[in-house]
Amino acid sequence: MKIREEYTCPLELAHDITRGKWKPIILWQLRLGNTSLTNLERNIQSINQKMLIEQLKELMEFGMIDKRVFEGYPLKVEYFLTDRGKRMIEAITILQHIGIELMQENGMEEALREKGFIE
Amino acid sequence: MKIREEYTCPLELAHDITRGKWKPIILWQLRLGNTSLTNLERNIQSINQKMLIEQLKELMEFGMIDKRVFEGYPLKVEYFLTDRGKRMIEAITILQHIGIELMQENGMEEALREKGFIE
DNA sequence: CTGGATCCCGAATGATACTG
DNA sequence: CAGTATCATTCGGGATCCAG
Repeated sequence: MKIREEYTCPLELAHDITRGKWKPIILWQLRLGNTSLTNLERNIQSINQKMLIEQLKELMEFGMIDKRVFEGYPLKVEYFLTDRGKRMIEAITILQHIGIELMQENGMEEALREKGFIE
Repeated sequence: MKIREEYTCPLELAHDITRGKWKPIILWQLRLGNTSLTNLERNIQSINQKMLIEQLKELMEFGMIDKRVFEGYPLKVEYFLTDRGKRMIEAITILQHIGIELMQENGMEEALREKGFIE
């Protein structure tokens, strides 16, 4: 993840941090509470474990999420949003609305209906 | 700008559209009202005209901004936010707050003060 | 064996420099 | 100031490793 050195506004720093292909959807999946790697992998279309771990690590570096590692067997790790991550969710919620609107405009209502985003 | 075909949520579509290095800051600069290309170029650190035009075109394709071309001399073009772009600004405002917070945590208050973001 | 994590590498994409 | 070449970064596949 590349962070620029020259910037006009702090928003660019926040943007650099959340700019990857998978970061917003990962945060979004975490909005409902703690969850495991496997769970995330199941719930995010087309992602693979490697990508997931990479992105989670980067999100952790900037305090958007955190993880809890449980001792003993079976091995268990849970990821969850920090307060900052929760504030990020507010921004992502707006993206969600805009995305739905864009899809409706482009005749993709069918896809939206299938996944239960409308109706 | 690459738009994925497989997605879990509409938010990913909105994210794909605003993911470029320059898009959020361009929208942000437009938040205060109509402005010209030259003005944008002046107000955004390290951007060049080519990038700017490219990004503006893409933002226009997805209805985030629009432009108005004035007839006659001198030649004049103004860019401005659409309603969708204005909703996007709400998300970017959250990024701005998070960015300021991140910079404060990392001892970059000086930079913030210089540009008038704090104090 | 299972779940989590790392490494390497080629391909795709994005950003900037160059050039006429 | 548009088109193209170049350089940098991100993404994805697959092998591999570690610990219980």
